Amino acid sequence: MAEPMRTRGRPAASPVAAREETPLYELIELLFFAYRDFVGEADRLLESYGFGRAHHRVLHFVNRHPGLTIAALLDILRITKQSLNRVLKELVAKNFIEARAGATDRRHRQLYATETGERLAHDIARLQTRRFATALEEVGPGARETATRFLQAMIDAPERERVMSLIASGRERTK
Amino acid sequence: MAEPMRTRGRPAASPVAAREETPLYELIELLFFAYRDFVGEADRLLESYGFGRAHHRVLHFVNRHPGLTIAALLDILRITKQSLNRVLKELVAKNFIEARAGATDRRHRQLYATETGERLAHDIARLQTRRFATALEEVGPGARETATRFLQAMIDAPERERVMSLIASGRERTK
DNA sequence: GGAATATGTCAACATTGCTGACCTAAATGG
DNA sequence: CCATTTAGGTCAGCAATGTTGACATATTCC
Repeated sequence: MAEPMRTRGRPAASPVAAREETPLYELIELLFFAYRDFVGEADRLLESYGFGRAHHRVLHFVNRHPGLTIAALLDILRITKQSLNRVLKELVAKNFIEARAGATDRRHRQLYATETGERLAHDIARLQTRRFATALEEVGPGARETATRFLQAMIDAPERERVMSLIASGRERTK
Repeated sequence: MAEPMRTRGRPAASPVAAREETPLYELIELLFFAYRDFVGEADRLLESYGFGRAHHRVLHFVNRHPGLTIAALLDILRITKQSLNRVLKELVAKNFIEARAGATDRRHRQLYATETGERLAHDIARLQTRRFATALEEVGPGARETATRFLQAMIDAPERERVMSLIASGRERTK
Protein backbone atom coordinates (compact mmCIF):
# COMPACT_ATOMS: atom_id res chain seq x y z
CA MET A 1 0.00 0.00 0.00
CA ALA A 2 2.91 2.34 0.78
CA GLU A 3 1.02 5.29 2.22
CA PRO A 4 3.15 8.38 1.83
CA MET A 5 4.04 10.13 5.05
CA ARG A 6 1.68 13.01 4.45
CA THR A 7 -1.21 11.05 5.89
CA ARG A 8 -0.11 11.60 9.43
CA GLY A 9 -2.56 12.69 12.10
CA ARG A 10 -3.04 16.36 11.39
CA PRO A 11 -1.44 18.02 8.37
CA ALA A 12 -0.44 20.95 10.56
CA ALA A 13 -1.78 24.32 9.49
CA SER A 14 1.00 24.84 7.01
CA PRO A 15 0.85 27.39 4.16
CA VAL A 16 -2.62 26.85 2.80
CA ALA A 17 -1.69 26.10 -0.79
CA ALA A 18 1.01 23.63 0.18
CA ARG A 19 -1.40 21.31 1.97
CA GLU A 20 -2.19 18.66 -0.61
CA GLU A 21 -3.85 15.62 0.83
CA THR A 22 -3.47 12.14 -0.59
CA PRO A 23 -6.83 11.44 -2.23
CA LEU A 24 -8.96 9.09 -0.16
CA TYR A 25 -10.10 7.14 -3.19
CA GLU A 26 -10.96 4.11 -1.15
CA LEU A 27 -13.52 5.97 0.94
CA ILE A 28 -14.86 7.91 -2.02
CA GLU A 29 -15.60 4.72 -3.91
CA LEU A 30 -16.84 2.80 -0.91
CA LEU A 31 -19.40 5.50 -0.17
CA PHE A 32 -20.54 5.39 -3.77
CA PHE A 33 -21.07 1.63 -3.73
CA ALA A 34 -22.50 1.53 -0.21
CA TYR A 35 -25.08 4.17 -0.98
CA ARG A 36 -25.96 2.51 -4.24
CA ASP A 37 -26.74 -0.78 -2.56
CA PHE A 38 -28.43 0.92 0.36
CA VAL A 39 -31.03 2.65 -1.80
CA GLY A 40 -31.14 -0.08 -4.43
CA GLU A 41 -32.69 -2.47 -1.98
CA ALA A 42 -35.47 0.00 -1.16
CA ASP A 43 -35.99 0.71 -4.84
CA ARG A 44 -36.88 -2.89 -5.51
CA LEU A 45 -39.57 -2.89 -2.86
CA LEU A 46 -40.95 0.45 -3.98
CA GLU A 47 -41.17 -0.67 -7.57
CA SER A 48 -43.84 -3.19 -6.68
CA TYR A 49 -46.00 -0.30 -5.50
CA GLY A 50 -45.30 1.82 -8.57
CA PHE A 51 -43.27 4.24 -6.49
CA GLY A 52 -39.77 5.60 -6.89
CA ARG A 53 -37.17 7.06 -4.60
CA ALA A 54 -38.84 10.41 -4.54
CA HIS A 55 -42.01 8.86 -3.17
CA HIS A 56 -40.05 7.08 -0.52
CA ARG A 57 -38.31 10.19 0.70
CA VAL A 58 -41.62 11.96 1.09
CA LEU A 59 -43.30 9.03 2.78
CA HIS A 60 -40.35 8.51 5.09
CA PHE A 61 -40.24 12.05 6.41
CA VAL A 62 -44.00 12.38 6.70
CA ASN A 63 -44.12 9.15 8.65
CA ARG A 64 -41.36 10.31 10.92
CA HIS A 65 -42.92 13.73 11.43
CA PRO A 66 -46.68 13.46 11.45
CA GLY A 67 -48.35 16.76 10.74
CA LEU A 68 -45.46 18.03 8.63
CA THR A 69 -46.41 20.90 6.34
CA ILE A 70 -45.54 21.29 2.68
CA ALA A 71 -43.12 24.11 3.40
CA ALA A 72 -41.28 22.10 6.02
CA LEU A 73 -41.03 19.15 3.69
CA LEU A 74 -39.68 21.32 0.90
CA ASP A 75 -37.08 22.58 3.29
CA ILE A 76 -36.01 19.07 4.21
CA LEU A 77 -35.90 17.68 0.72
CA ARG A 78 -34.68 20.82 -1.00
CA ILE A 79 -36.69 20.27 -4.13
CA THR A 80 -39.23 22.51 -5.79
CA LYS A 81 -42.87 22.40 -4.84
CA GLN A 82 -43.66 21.21 -8.35
CA SER A 83 -41.42 18.19 -7.96
CA LEU A 84 -42.81 17.50 -4.53
CA ASN A 85 -46.36 17.88 -5.64
CA ARG A 86 -46.03 15.37 -8.40
CA VAL A 87 -45.10 12.56 -6.05
CA LEU A 88 -47.18 13.76 -3.14
CA LYS A 89 -50.29 13.78 -5.29
CA GLU A 90 -49.68 10.15 -6.16
CA LEU A 91 -49.07 9.18 -2.56
CA VAL A 92 -52.34 10.81 -1.55
CA ALA A 93 -54.23 9.29 -4.48
CA LYS A 94 -52.99 5.83 -3.59
CA ASN A 95 -53.88 6.42 0.04
CA PHE A 96 -50.41 6.28 1.54
CA ILE A 97 -50.53 9.85 2.78
CA GLU A 98 -53.37 12.00 4.02
CA ALA A 99 -53.46 15.80 3.98
CA ARG A 100 -55.53 17.74 6.46
CA ALA A 101 -55.97 21.48 6.70
CA GLY A 102 -53.95 23.00 9.53
CA ALA A 103 -55.86 23.48 12.78
CA THR A 104 -54.81 27.03 13.51
CA ASP A 105 -53.86 28.21 10.05
CA ARG A 106 -56.03 26.59 7.45
CA ARG A 107 -53.65 27.52 4.66
CA HIS A 108 -51.19 24.93 5.83
CA ARG A 109 -51.70 21.35 4.85
CA GLN A 110 -50.62 18.89 7.46
CA LEU A 111 -49.43 15.58 6.18
CA TYR A 112 -49.90 12.20 7.81
CA ALA A 113 -49.04 8.69 6.75
CA THR A 114 -52.09 6.47 6.54
CA GLU A 115 -51.95 3.01 8.00
CA THR A 116 -50.95 1.70 4.58
CA GLY A 117 -48.28 4.34 4.25
CA GLU A 118 -46.98 3.67 7.70
CA ARG A 119 -46.67 0.03 6.87
CA LEU A 120 -44.66 0.64 3.70
CA ALA A 121 -42.43 3.19 5.40
CA HIS A 122 -41.81 0.76 8.17
CA ASP A 123 -41.10 -2.14 5.82
CA ILE A 124 -38.42 -0.16 4.06
CA ALA A 125 -36.98 1.14 7.30
CA ARG A 126 -36.74 -2.44 8.44
CA LEU A 127 -34.74 -3.46 5.39
CA GLN A 128 -32.38 -0.56 5.82
CA THR A 129 -32.09 -1.09 9.54
CA ARG A 130 -31.17 -4.69 8.94
CA ARG A 131 -28.38 -3.58 6.63
CA PHE A 132 -27.03 -1.13 9.18
CA ALA A 133 -27.36 -3.59 12.04
CA THR A 134 -25.55 -6.33 10.20
CA ALA A 135 -22.81 -3.98 9.10
CA LEU A 136 -22.32 -2.56 12.58
CA GLU A 137 -22.19 -5.99 14.11
CA GLU A 138 -19.57 -6.95 11.60
CA VAL A 139 -17.42 -3.97 12.42
CA GLY A 140 -17.64 -4.64 16.13
CA PRO A 141 -18.32 -2.81 19.37
CA GLY A 142 -18.40 0.95 19.23
CA ALA A 143 -19.15 0.89 15.52
CA ARG A 144 -22.53 2.50 15.88
CA GLU A 145 -21.23 5.40 17.86
CA THR A 146 -18.36 5.98 15.44
CA ALA A 147 -20.49 5.56 12.34
CA THR A 148 -23.02 8.03 13.68
CA ARG A 149 -20.42 10.64 14.45
CA PHE A 150 -18.69 10.02 11.15
CA LEU A 151 -21.85 10.53 9.12
CA GLN A 152 -22.73 13.62 11.08
CA ALA A 153 -19.32 15.06 10.34
CA MET A 154 -19.81 14.40 6.63
CA ILE A 155 -22.76 16.78 6.51
CA ASP A 156 -22.17 20.39 5.47
CA ALA A 157 -21.23 22.20 8.66
CA PRO A 158 -23.82 24.96 8.38
CA GLU A 159 -26.50 22.30 7.88
CA ARG A 160 -25.54 20.05 10.69
CA GLU A 161 -27.46 21.60 13.53
CA ARG A 162 -30.65 21.80 11.53
CA VAL A 163 -30.34 18.17 10.46
CA MET A 164 -29.54 16.92 13.93
CA SER A 165 -32.49 18.60 15.52
CA LEU A 166 -34.69 17.33 12.73
CA ILE A 167 -33.54 13.80 13.40
CA ALA A 168 -33.93 14.22 17.12
CA SER A 169 -37.47 15.44 16.65
CA GLY A 170 -38.57 12.30 14.83
CA ARG A 171 -41.30 10.53 16.70
CA GLU A 172 -39.70 8.25 19.24
CA ARG A 173 -41.84 5.21 18.96
CA THR A 174 -42.70 3.92 15.52
CA LYS A 175 -44.74 0.81 15.80
CA MET B 1 -32.97 9.41 24.22
CA ALA B 2 -34.21 6.36 26.15
CA GLU B 3 -32.97 3.57 23.92
CA PRO B 4 -35.04 0.47 24.53
CA MET B 5 -33.17 -2.53 25.77
CA ARG B 6 -33.46 -4.41 22.52
CA THR B 7 -30.47 -2.62 21.13
CA ARG B 8 -28.07 -4.76 23.10
CA GLY B 9 -25.07 -6.26 21.39
CA ARG B 10 -26.47 -9.11 19.40
CA PRO B 11 -30.20 -9.82 19.17
CA ALA B 12 -29.51 -13.52 19.77
CA ALA B 13 -30.65 -15.86 17.01
CA SER B 14 -34.15 -16.10 18.37
CA PRO B 15 -37.13 -17.36 16.35
CA VAL B 16 -36.69 -15.61 13.01
CA ALA B 17 -40.02 -13.82 12.89
CA ALA B 18 -39.80 -12.59 16.44
CA ARG B 19 -36.61 -10.64 15.82
CA GLU B 20 -37.84 -7.10 15.26
CA GLU B 21 -35.10 -4.52 15.44
CA THR B 22 -35.63 -0.97 16.58
CA PRO B 23 -35.41 1.06 13.39
CA LEU B 24 -32.10 2.89 13.11
CA TYR B 25 -33.73 6.06 11.86
CA GLU B 26 -30.85 8.19 12.94
CA LEU B 27 -28.38 6.37 10.72
CA ILE B 28 -30.83 6.09 7.85
CA GLU B 29 -31.34 9.82 7.80
CA LEU B 30 -27.73 10.70 8.43
CA LEU B 31 -26.65 8.64 5.46
CA PHE B 32 -29.22 10.39 3.32
CA PHE B 33 -28.02 13.85 4.29
CA ALA B 34 -24.34 12.95 4.25
CA TYR B 35 -24.54 11.54 0.75
CA ARG B 36 -26.57 14.48 -0.44
CA ASP B 37 -23.95 16.96 0.67
CA PHE B 38 -21.11 14.74 -0.47
CA VAL B 39 -22.27 14.64 -4.08
CA GLY B 40 -23.84 18.09 -4.02
CA GLU B 41 -20.47 19.68 -3.65
CA ALA B 42 -19.15 17.86 -6.71
CA ASP B 43 -22.28 18.73 -8.64
CA ARG B 44 -21.62 22.42 -8.26
CA LEU B 45 -18.13 22.11 -9.70
CA LEU B 46 -19.30 19.89 -12.54
CA GLU B 47 -22.04 22.29 -13.49
CA SER B 48 -19.50 24.89 -14.53
CA TYR B 49 -18.21 22.42 -17.12
CA GLY B 50 -21.69 21.49 -18.33
CA PHE B 51 -21.35 18.03 -16.83
CA GLY B 52 -23.57 16.07 -14.49
CA ARG B 53 -23.08 13.28 -12.03
CA ALA B 54 -23.09 10.68 -14.75
CA HIS B 55 -20.12 12.35 -16.42
CA HIS B 56 -18.27 12.46 -13.15
CA ARG B 57 -18.72 8.78 -12.45
CA VAL B 58 -17.34 7.89 -15.86
CA LEU B 59 -14.45 10.31 -15.61
CA HIS B 60 -13.64 9.15 -12.11
CA PHE B 61 -13.37 5.49 -12.94
CA VAL B 62 -11.53 6.04 -16.20
CA ASN B 63 -9.05 8.23 -14.41
CA ARG B 64 -8.59 5.63 -11.72
CA HIS B 65 -8.25 2.78 -14.20
CA PRO B 66 -6.50 3.98 -17.34
CA GLY B 67 -7.14 1.72 -20.29
CA LEU B 68 -10.54 0.65 -19.02
CA THR B 69 -12.77 -0.82 -21.74
CA ILE B 70 -16.42 -0.01 -22.35
CA ALA B 71 -17.52 -3.40 -21.14
CA ALA B 72 -15.58 -3.08 -17.89
CA LEU B 73 -17.02 0.35 -17.29
CA LEU B 74 -20.54 -0.90 -17.89
CA ASP B 75 -19.91 -3.58 -15.35
CA ILE B 76 -18.77 -1.06 -12.75
CA LEU B 77 -21.53 1.46 -13.28
CA ARG B 78 -24.31 -1.02 -14.01
CA ILE B 79 -25.98 1.14 -16.58
CA THR B 80 -26.82 0.41 -20.20
CA LYS B 81 -24.38 1.10 -22.98
CA GLN B 82 -26.79 3.69 -24.35
CA SER B 83 -26.73 5.63 -21.12
CA LEU B 84 -22.98 5.35 -20.90
CA ASN B 85 -22.46 6.34 -24.49
CA ARG B 86 -24.41 9.52 -24.12
CA VAL B 87 -22.11 10.90 -21.46
CA LEU B 88 -18.95 9.28 -22.76
CA LYS B 89 -19.46 10.87 -26.16
CA GLU B 90 -19.63 14.28 -24.51
CA LEU B 91 -16.55 13.64 -22.42
CA VAL B 92 -14.61 12.65 -25.53
CA ALA B 93 -15.95 15.57 -27.55
CA LYS B 94 -14.91 18.02 -24.85
CA ASN B 95 -11.52 16.37 -24.63
CA PHE B 96 -11.74 15.04 -21.09
CA ILE B 97 -11.43 11.43 -22.16
CA GLU B 98 -9.59 9.77 -25.01
CA ALA B 99 -10.46 6.42 -26.56
CA ARG B 100 -7.83 4.32 -28.28
CA ALA B 101 -8.29 1.01 -30.07
CA GLY B 102 -7.10 -1.94 -28.02
CA ALA B 103 -3.56 -3.07 -28.75
CA THR B 104 -4.24 -6.79 -29.01
CA ASP B 105 -7.96 -6.77 -29.79
CA ARG B 106 -8.82 -3.76 -31.88
CA ARG B 107 -12.52 -4.15 -31.14
CA HIS B 108 -11.95 -2.95 -27.61
CA ARG B 109 -11.74 0.73 -26.96
CA GLN B 110 -9.41 1.65 -24.17
CA LEU B 111 -10.30 4.77 -22.29
CA TYR B 112 -7.90 7.29 -20.82
CA ALA B 113 -8.39 10.61 -19.10
CA THR B 114 -6.69 13.45 -20.94
CA GLU B 115 -4.67 15.95 -18.99
CA THR B 116 -7.77 18.14 -18.78
CA GLY B 117 -9.85 15.21 -17.61
CA GLU B 118 -7.28 14.21 -15.09
CA ARG B 119 -7.29 17.68 -13.68
CA LEU B 120 -11.06 17.79 -13.24
CA ALA B 121 -11.17 14.32 -11.75
CA HIS B 122 -8.47 15.30 -9.35
CA ASP B 123 -10.12 18.58 -8.42
CA ILE B 124 -13.29 16.80 -7.45
CA ALA B 125 -11.43 14.07 -5.63
CA ARG B 126 -9.69 16.77 -3.68
CA LEU B 127 -12.95 18.33 -2.58
CA GLN B 128 -14.32 14.99 -1.51
CA THR B 129 -11.09 13.99 0.18
CA ARG B 130 -11.14 17.20 2.14
CA ARG B 131 -14.61 16.38 3.36
CA PHE B 132 -13.60 12.90 4.44
CA ALA B 133 -10.36 14.09 6.03
CA THR B 134 -12.09 16.79 8.04
CA ALA B 135 -14.81 14.42 9.15
CA LEU B 136 -12.37 11.72 10.18
CA GLU B 137 -10.25 14.18 12.10
CA GLU B 138 -13.33 15.34 13.90
CA VAL B 139 -14.30 11.83 14.91
CA GLY B 140 -10.83 11.06 16.18
CA PRO B 141 -8.17 8.39 15.96
CA GLY B 142 -9.17 5.10 14.42
CA ALA B 143 -12.06 6.74 12.58
CA ARG B 144 -10.67 6.02 9.16
CA GLU B 145 -10.24 2.35 9.84
CA THR B 146 -13.72 2.03 11.31
CA ALA B 147 -15.38 4.12 8.60
CA THR B 148 -13.72 2.03 5.91
CA ARG B 149 -14.82 -1.23 7.43
CA PHE B 150 -18.30 0.15 8.07
CA LEU B 151 -18.80 1.25 4.47
CA GLN B 152 -17.47 -2.05 3.20
CA ALA B 153 -19.95 -3.88 5.36
CA MET B 154 -22.80 -1.77 3.95
CA ILE B 155 -22.18 -3.11 0.46
CA ASP B 156 -24.21 -6.08 -0.77
CA ALA B 157 -22.31 -9.12 0.43
CA PRO B 158 -22.10 -10.84 -2.96
CA GLU B 159 -20.70 -7.64 -4.44
CA ARG B 160 -18.14 -6.91 -1.83
CA GLU B 161 -15.23 -8.90 -3.14
CA ARG B 162 -15.59 -7.51 -6.62
CA VAL B 163 -15.76 -3.95 -5.34
CA MET B 164 -12.81 -4.36 -3.02
CA SER B 165 -10.54 -5.72 -5.69
CA LEU B 166 -11.68 -2.98 -8.03
CA ILE B 167 -10.76 -0.37 -5.46
CA ALA B 168 -7.47 -2.05 -4.72
CA SER B 169 -6.58 -2.11 -8.41
CA GLY B 170 -6.91 1.66 -8.79
CA ARG B 171 -3.65 3.19 -9.86
CA GLU B 172 -1.57 3.84 -6.76
CA ARG B 173 -0.14 7.20 -7.58
CA THR B 174 -2.47 9.85 -8.91
CA LYS B 175 -0.63 13.07 -9.46
C1' DG C 1 -59.71 45.67 2.10
C1' DG C 2 -55.10 45.14 0.28
C1' DA C 3 -50.85 42.59 0.96
C1' DA C 4 -48.47 38.70 2.28
C1' DT C 5 -48.47 33.65 2.79
C1' DA C 6 -49.24 28.66 1.73
C1' DT C 7 -50.27 25.93 -1.64
C1' DG C 8 -51.73 24.02 -6.36
C1' DT C 9 -51.12 23.75 -11.16
C1' DC C 10 -49.88 24.21 -16.15
C1' DA C 11 -46.29 24.10 -19.51
C1' DA C 12 -41.84 23.26 -20.95
C1' DC C 13 -37.35 21.58 -20.45
C1' DA C 14 -32.81 18.86 -18.75
C1' DT C 15 -30.57 14.82 -16.97
C1' DT C 16 -30.08 10.24 -16.68
C1' DG C 17 -31.93 5.96 -16.36
C1' DC C 18 -34.47 2.24 -19.50
C1' DT C 19 -35.94 -1.01 -23.75
C1' DG C 20 -35.76 -2.50 -28.43
C1' DA C 21 -33.90 -2.61 -32.86
C1' DC C 22 -30.40 -2.45 -35.96
C1' DC C 23 -25.45 -1.41 -37.83
C1' DT C 24 -20.30 -1.97 -38.27
C1' DA C 25 -15.80 -3.78 -37.48
C1' DA C 26 -12.93 -7.12 -35.79
C1' DA C 27 -11.81 -11.63 -34.12
C1' DT C 28 -12.42 -16.50 -34.14
C1' DG C 29 -13.50 -21.20 -35.12
C1' DG C 30 -14.52 -24.86 -38.17
C1' DC D 1 -12.57 -18.44 -46.14
C1' DC D 2 -16.83 -17.76 -44.50
C1' DA D 3 -20.17 -17.82 -40.70
C1' DT D 4 -20.62 -16.54 -36.13
C1' DT D 5 -19.56 -14.17 -32.05
C1' DT D 6 -17.96 -10.21 -29.75
C1' DA D 7 -17.32 -5.15 -28.82
C1' DG D 8 -19.16 -1.27 -29.59
C1' DG D 9 -22.24 2.69 -31.75
C1' DT D 10 -26.56 4.63 -32.73
C1' DC D 11 -31.51 5.76 -33.38
C1' DA D 12 -36.07 6.19 -31.44
C1' DG D 13 -38.91 6.50 -27.72
C1' DC D 14 -40.16 6.35 -22.90
C1' DA D 15 -40.00 7.09 -17.58
C1' DA D 16 -38.58 9.31 -13.29
C1' DT D 17 -37.34 13.27 -11.20
C1' DG D 18 -35.23 17.43 -11.05
C1' DT D 19 -35.62 22.56 -12.91
C1' DT D 20 -37.98 27.63 -14.25
C1' DG D 21 -41.61 30.60 -14.94
C1' DA D 22 -46.20 32.07 -14.69
C1' DC D 23 -50.45 32.22 -12.71
C1' DA D 24 -54.66 30.76 -9.64
C1' DT D 25 -56.80 30.24 -5.05
C1' DA D 26 -57.59 30.36 -0.28
C1' DT D 27 -56.44 32.26 3.96
C1' DT D 28 -54.54 35.24 7.21
C1' DC D 29 -52.75 39.57 8.83
C1' DC D 30 -52.25 44.45 9.26
